[in-house]
Parts: sequence; structure tokens; C-alpha cells
Amino acid sequence: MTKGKASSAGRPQTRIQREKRELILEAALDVFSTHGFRGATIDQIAEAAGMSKPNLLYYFGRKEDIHKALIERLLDTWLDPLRAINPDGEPLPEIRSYIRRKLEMARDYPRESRLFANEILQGAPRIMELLETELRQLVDEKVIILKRWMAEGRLVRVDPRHLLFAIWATTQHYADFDVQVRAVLGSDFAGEGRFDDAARLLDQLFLSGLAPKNVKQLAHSQ
Amino acid sequence: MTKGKASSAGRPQTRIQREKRELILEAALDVFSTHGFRGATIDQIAEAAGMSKPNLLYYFGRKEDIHKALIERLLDTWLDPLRAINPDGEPLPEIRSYIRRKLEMARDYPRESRLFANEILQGAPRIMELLETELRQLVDEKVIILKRWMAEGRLVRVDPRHLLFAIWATTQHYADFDVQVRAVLGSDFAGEGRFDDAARLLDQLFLSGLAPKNVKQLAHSQ
DNA sequence: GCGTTTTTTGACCAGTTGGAAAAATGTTAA
DNA sequence: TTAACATTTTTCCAACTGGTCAAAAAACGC
Repeated sequence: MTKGKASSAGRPQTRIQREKRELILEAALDVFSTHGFRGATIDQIAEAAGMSKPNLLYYFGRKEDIHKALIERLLDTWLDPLRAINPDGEPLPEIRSYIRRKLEMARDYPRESRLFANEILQGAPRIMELLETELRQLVDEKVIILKRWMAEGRLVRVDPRHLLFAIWATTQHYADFDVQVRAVLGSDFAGEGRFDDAARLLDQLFLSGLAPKNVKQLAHSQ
Repeated sequence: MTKGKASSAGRPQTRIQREKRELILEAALDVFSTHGFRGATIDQIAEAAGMSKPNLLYYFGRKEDIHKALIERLLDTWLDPLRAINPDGEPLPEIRSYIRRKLEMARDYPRESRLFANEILQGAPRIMELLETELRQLVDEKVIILKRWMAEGRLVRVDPRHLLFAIWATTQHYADFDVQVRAVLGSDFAGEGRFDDAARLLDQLFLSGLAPKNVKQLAHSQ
């Protein structure tokens, strides 16, 4: 019994299994994030991972299993910044650091961002359910906090969900549309400075866009 | 000579050629925009266009030709809203209507937006050059205008290029990440109302984020 | 060191894919 | 009407794809 395959099922996982599976996921992230699910081939991933296709398939029975493993891990860390919004904090600093964290993720994990973007673009066939449950639930939760802040007059009244969309869009843009950003900024501007510039702009945009007009916020530091 | 193929080369184009090529492009837009270039198959496109694969290949010799034709046409209309920014207009209203137009394009031409997003995500292998010339040039042009407005104190000082990124990101998000937006808003909210809500939020965000602080819009004459 | 289990490999397969060739059918202008 | 041209269909193919399988090679527990 237990077909022996080094897959998810109960078996304890050997050292090699852990290492090789990690290696494969790393390689697959590269490939899936730039070609999408259908556009990526097992051969490509295997080559990127430095092993033969059958060997790769020994660890992940099907192409879809690799993708699923990646997406599941991704979504978890991807939502961490949103989870970290503190209901008891000050609205503007909380939003400010949320934007910061999202921007850092775009800078430090662009492949994950693109993997996600690819999946969504293609209609999210493999994660629709997660979006409708986990994501939506978390958003609903945070929306309550945002609404409270607005009711308390500590945040200007805006549609909280669309506010989140705007934050997601602007920050992830620097990962997903990286080549366009680079093309527009020009190769001379190619350093990582664009993330600092982006942070500055987004601060101005969101913080002065969200500060209540009557109550002058402390805001601007640095 | 002139291998006879109904391709781009000089030949005058018959009625059927015009119609069929249009039909193919329409079908291909559907397929490419949801599967990306590699993920789309000629068979799929042919079926969507209601013809056989060899018949389709009579009109477009290679898969890439279809894609190229789509992208080229797209990029042109895609940049129209940016072109329409009037150097002699009032800064805030100009930006406001730019955002409006971009949002309308996301609403009315989501497939085009996704086609573009797909291409960029995958590293823009087929349009990199256009980005570095046409797009960059147009952006540079508009950046000059924005900078002048800022120098005149009619617009708050921000990085103009990143401002454009923010506008692109937030508006296109509603086309590219449509399924996520729907999932978060819930199916009950499924009408087109989300675009109005988005427009409201983006107005608040960008307009109060960009209005100069000292010079109150209407009140004082300068 | 040795038997068992895990890992890797090489050969293979059936289905799909992009595309070519040629024959068959339509269309049209003189 | 008919010859010239445009369009469509049929047939085919070579390369690639996801995936299997049995046997060889390592690694491991003792």
C-alpha cells in the first residue's frame, strides 16, 4: 500500500524529500511566475531545478500539485501584511506601514506577486475558492476596523474595500509591471531607488488623501 | 511571386479578408487575454472564430502574427487617454478626467487590459521595444507638463512618473484583477456599480492627495 | 557490510501543438 | 461563361507535452 510516492500523504518525509521538494518549488516559482500555469512546462521546471522530469515527478505527481503547493504557501504570507493591521493603532500610521510592508513584498518577492497575478488574470481557476473564503473573510474583518476609524473621525470616509484595492494595485504594480516601470524610468534609473520613490509618492497620495480635514494629523516625520 | 497568403504585405485586401481577419482578432483577444500567449492555442482561437485551424492560418501565417496584430492595435488606443491630457487645462480636472477615462477603459475593454497585463507579466518579450520608445516618449512628454504644473504651484510636488504608475495601477486593477475584486465585494455586489465606487475613491485619493495645500482651489484668486 | 527502502534514470507513450501541402471549392471580373 | 484568383477543407507531420514504468543506483538502518 501507500504507493510510495513522496507526496503529501501521511509519510514522515525524509531529509532528501524536504530538500528536493523545496528545490523544485523554488525553480517552479521562477517558471510559473513568468509563464503562467499553462505556459510553463514540467521540463522547464525540472531543468531549472537541476533534475530530470521523471525525478521531479517522483516528488510531485502532477504539474498541478506543484502549482497548488506554491499558491497555498503564497497566499498565506501574502496576506500577512493585511493581518498585521492593528485595530488599536493609529489609523494613518497603520495604513502607512501596511503600504510599506506591501511595497517591501513587491520588492523582495516579485515572483510570488507575479505568480498570484498570473493566476488571477487567468480567472483564478485554481484559487477562486480561497479568494471567496479566506481572502474575503480577512478583508471583511479589516473593513470593520476601517469603518470604525472613519466613524470616529480619525480617517476620512471612503469605501474601505476600494481603498484596499488601491493599496494592492499600487504596491503590487511594482512587481507585476516591473518591466514597464523600468522601461518608463529608463535603464539609468535601474537601481532599487524606484521603491523609495514609490514609497514617497504613495505616502503623499494615501496619507494626505486619507487624513481627516479638520483634525490636523501629526503625520509627516523624516 | 507574393506567396498569395492574405497577410500584411502590400496586397489590397478583399472584403472577406478584412472581415475574417477582424473575426479572428476578436476571437484571439478572448483567448489570449485569458490564457496568455503560450497558454493559448491556435485551435482554441480558430474554434472561437468559427473556422478551422488551417483556415485561420490562411489569414495569419503564424500564431505570433495574430498576437502582434492585437498588441499593436491595443497599444495605440491604450495610450489615447494619456495623449488626451491637455497642457493648457487645469491640472486637477485634467488628472481627474484622465483617471475617469482610464477607468472607463478598464470597464469597457477589460480583455485588452488583460492582454496587455499578460504580456507585461511575462516580461514583455514581444513589446519591450515599444515600451522603451513609444510609451516612454509619451510619458516623458507628459511628465514635462506635470512638472510645469508643479512648478507653478498648481499641483503638489510628487514624482510625476510614479504618479502615473499609481493611476495606471489603480484603474487597470479593475480589469486585470476583476475576479478578485468580485470575490472580495461579494456576488451580491456584482453589478457595474463597483466602477462608480472606484471612481469616487480614486477622486478622493488623487484629488485631495494632489491639491496644493496653501492655494485653496476656488476661494482665492492668485 | 548487507538487506531494505528511497531516489534517480532511461525508455517509452498517447495526446496535443504549431504549422505545411495540396486538393477541392467559391468568387469574381472580363 | 470561364479563366484567374481567393478561400476552405482534408490530410499530414514533427516537435513537444504531461505522465508512466521498470530497472538501476544511492542512501540508510542495523
